[in-house]
Amino acid sequence: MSAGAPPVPTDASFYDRPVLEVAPDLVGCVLRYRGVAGRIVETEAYHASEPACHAYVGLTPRTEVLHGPPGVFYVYRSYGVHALLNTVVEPDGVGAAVLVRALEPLSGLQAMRTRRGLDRVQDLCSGPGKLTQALGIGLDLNATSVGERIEILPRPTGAEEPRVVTAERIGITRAVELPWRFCDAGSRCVSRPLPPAMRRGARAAA
DNA sequence: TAAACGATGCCCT
DNA sequence: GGGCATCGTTTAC
Repeated sequence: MSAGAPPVPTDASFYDRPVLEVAPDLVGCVLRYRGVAGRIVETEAYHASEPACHAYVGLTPRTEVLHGPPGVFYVYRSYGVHALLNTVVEPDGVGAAVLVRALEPLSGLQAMRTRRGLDRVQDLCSGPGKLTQALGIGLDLNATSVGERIEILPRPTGAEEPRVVTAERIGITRAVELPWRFCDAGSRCVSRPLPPAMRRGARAAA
């Protein structure tokens, strides 16, 4: 890409950057798979240098993709039940990824409701395991490239810019102090509520 | 071969 | 707001 141009998530070079740049940049982008789409409202950064990251312990068969080139999806099973969706970032071999934690449903709502067995929009994709279920994303999509089957599209032109706030990551027991969670403060679809001070100005309506 | 541990979600109070 | 189900992956013996 040319110098000075804003990075776009349809470009492979978008992911060949520091994870702390890519993770907030993904907030507001659109994730689409088989006609079902949602706006990314929450991400988390993981890096091999800190113990909460799967790459921290080194290369295992399960984390092979995580140690590979950027711009590839790393999908793994959590708690024996849920599929969690990550995008590998940083140069080949570093072992860093962005976890997509929550979406705001945009299209294909009926398919999402059917897969989730729920009606409420704010419950469809408000969690890393929920969104993969809602979109029908399974472990078979591990190691596929961005744009190959799952697409990540730039923030729609003219759309309101997301107000990205940082917070501590969710559901981990190590390196809990790192503020590597990135949320759109204006969205009701985040996986866990933000502190009131961060929601100021948001269109509330609980 | 066996045991422990989760980047969670759901149902209960 | 808190506790528990669930089972693949990892690590230990």
